[in-house]
Amino acid sequence: MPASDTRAAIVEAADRLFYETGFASTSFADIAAAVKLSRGNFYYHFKSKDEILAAVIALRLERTRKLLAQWEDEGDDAEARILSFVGILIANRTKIMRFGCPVGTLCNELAKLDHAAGADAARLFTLFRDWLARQFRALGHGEDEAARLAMHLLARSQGVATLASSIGDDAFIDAEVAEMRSFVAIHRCPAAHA
Amino acid sequence: MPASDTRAAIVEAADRLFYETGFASTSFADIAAAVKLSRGNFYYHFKSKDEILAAVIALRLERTRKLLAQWEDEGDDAEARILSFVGILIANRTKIMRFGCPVGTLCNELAKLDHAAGADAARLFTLFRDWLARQFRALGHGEDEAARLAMHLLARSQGVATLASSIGDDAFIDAEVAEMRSFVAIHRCPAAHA
DNA sequence: CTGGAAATAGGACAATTGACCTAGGCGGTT
DNA sequence: AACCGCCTAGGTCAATTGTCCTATTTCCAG
Repeated sequence: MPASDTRAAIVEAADRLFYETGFASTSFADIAAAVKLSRGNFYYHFKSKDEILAAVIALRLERTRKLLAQWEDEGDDAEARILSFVGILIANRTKIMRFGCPVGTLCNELAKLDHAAGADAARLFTLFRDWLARQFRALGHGEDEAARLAMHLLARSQGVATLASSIGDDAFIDAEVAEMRSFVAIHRCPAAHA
Repeated sequence: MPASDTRAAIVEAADRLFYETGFASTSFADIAAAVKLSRGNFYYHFKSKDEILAAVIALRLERTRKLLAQWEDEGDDAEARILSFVGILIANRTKIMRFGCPVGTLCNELAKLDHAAGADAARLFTLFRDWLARQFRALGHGEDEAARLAMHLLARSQGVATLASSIGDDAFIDAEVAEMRSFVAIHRCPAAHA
């Protein structure tokens, strides 16, 4: 197997394990077992655990960018695009109820570890924030208001993910998503709200 | 020093360390150093790390109950009491911006570790939820609606805490708290919203 | 005082951690 | 066939983990 494939497989496995069991609690041995490689072999591809973390964050950033670009293409209008974002909670509900939001939980963990990569992980958030702000501006909102609405929607989805994984309640997610959708509908036209 | 005092000091230090550096990343040695006790001495008071965790959760549950009872006494009416809850985000803003919400981050971590105490930690959430629901009922809302509003407010405060610790932004917290306050005002009277 | 329980200190223990090295195998080029 | 560079396996290393034991000290009751 060419090195690039092995490397990709390692990052893929680390990505999943970091999400499902946390960064600190995932050991070299765990990732090695998941990829069915010897532990020592890791040193050839990654010199340290932090290097794997950086690769995982880079992967997530790249995928997030692609996802947002895809929504940009698919969505008929800005409102539909924003609803694509809200829809993640439904599409990923099973994993979210078990492990929370991949972005939020990673940022939380790195913040507590005082890890240098915490700032990079937070860029995952700002990616969503900036994208959402762009959509709200497309709906006619001013720059400041669009930024506020973006942060607000981001915060609400984070709250839903956290509570869903703590108090597992299916109906709760549905209810919150419904409210977020009507929130988007209300803010479709800037004139509609004071 | 009587055992009860030492025990309390240990739980106190563990409570702080679990919050600031996470449960998994906090070692026996860390807690021992914080309380200035020998590592070995711990075994006299706590037979395992899980036992310390259980004690920390019990302490937090007790303190939360007391806090809610206090708000119940102080608050002139149900609306003022709910606003006391919203005010935590302002009162604890410094720590929240660094370490997130103590409840949310602990629940997240325990969920990923698949730790048995996860259910106990989640009771911290249900404590707030049930209390908030009671307040909304006092405002005249029906049982289901009050429960929904409680979960909604809880989720929003969680979202604010997560984003605040990831993307440190002072103005964001203020803006979200202001919106939550007006949310409470709007729901003061059940007739006010459809 | 003094005896004994309560409390503490300091270390030992196996297991696991991240980090690191070296010997070898595989595949293609010459 | 001989070679060489990319890739891999397995093992070593010190440090740290949670757990556990045994001396020693502290303190109060008699």
